[in-house]
Amino acid sequence: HNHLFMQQEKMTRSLQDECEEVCSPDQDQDQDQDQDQEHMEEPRGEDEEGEEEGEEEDPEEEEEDEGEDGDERPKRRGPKKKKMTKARLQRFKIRRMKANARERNRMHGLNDALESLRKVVPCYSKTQKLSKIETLRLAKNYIWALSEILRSGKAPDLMSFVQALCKGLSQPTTNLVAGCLQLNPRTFLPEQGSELPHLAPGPAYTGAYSYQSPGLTPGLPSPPYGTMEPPHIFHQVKGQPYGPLEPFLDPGFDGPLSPPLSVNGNFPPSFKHEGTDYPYGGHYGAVGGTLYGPGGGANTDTIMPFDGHPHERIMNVQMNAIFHDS
DNA sequence: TAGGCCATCTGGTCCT
DNA sequence: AGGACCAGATGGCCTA
Repeated sequence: HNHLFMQQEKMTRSLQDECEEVCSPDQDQDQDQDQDQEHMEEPRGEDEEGEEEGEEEDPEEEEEDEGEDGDERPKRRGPKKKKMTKARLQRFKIRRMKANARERNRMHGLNDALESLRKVVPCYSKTQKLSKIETLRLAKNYIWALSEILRSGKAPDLMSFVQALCKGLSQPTTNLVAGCLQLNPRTFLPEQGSELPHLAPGPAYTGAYSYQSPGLTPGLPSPPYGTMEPPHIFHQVKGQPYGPLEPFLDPGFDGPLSPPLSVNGNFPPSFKHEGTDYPYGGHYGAVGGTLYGPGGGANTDTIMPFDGHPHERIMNVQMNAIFHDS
């Protein structure tokens, strides 16, 4: 990509140089002479150029513009089409290339931002990057899950938390998230078409597979899906019914695994939970490496903790605090 | 080979 | 007027 980029930059530069030659004052006169020599159609929308350079209108077009000769032909609407001289064509190309370069930069910026988002959502793998759409979905789920925690002030059990994170995500992404969180997805996601998981009491739960905004589900309260309006962010007061994530906040449910969860899925070494010694060292690998589905899935060895940024470590601490303080 | 994902180009529209 | 933003089109790469 770098090579390609360099090539494009080079082309842009050389074309710009060419243009400077073409557009120099004395060249402009040549350009008017060119007009009769070589006519090309200017791409649409390129109608206003040339006027300031004193180029004359194409007589044919003037005729068309007037249209007062009783001709039944409907007057053509929209910008007049101008003929392209060589110089115009060159300038058009330059403009196009400049616009392309800007657009490329813009997209690179967007991708950079997406990459930083990838690093702060709950799982990050250098080798198995989340797609753009999955990154956005996971981020949305993550924000909502965290806001639920803040709203309720209670720590969720791990399984339901993961369920919430995986809502609407593809199978590979679910694998990745599960890998990060040291869970086999089979333990918290139902088979397609099967019953909802036993840990999901209450009518509000909508299941974990099909991507559906619970806010649009009839009879359900509106969790913060869909919009970012304040009522969605702070949408409920204590004592009122919970949304679809109610099971994840259900204090009665004691999931089989509830180690202190950190944002990046890094558990402290030798964490003890209910007498169980979890082998959470600095690296993953507790669940056999491969998750979800027969013969396939994410290799948890490839999943990297994101420990590079200070704010992530702070988040880590905060999340650990949340899961400890229950 | 089909489908998913991605980068890039392009023209249109809106904004400053 | 020029730049930002957007969506459609296209082609490449990868994987099941």
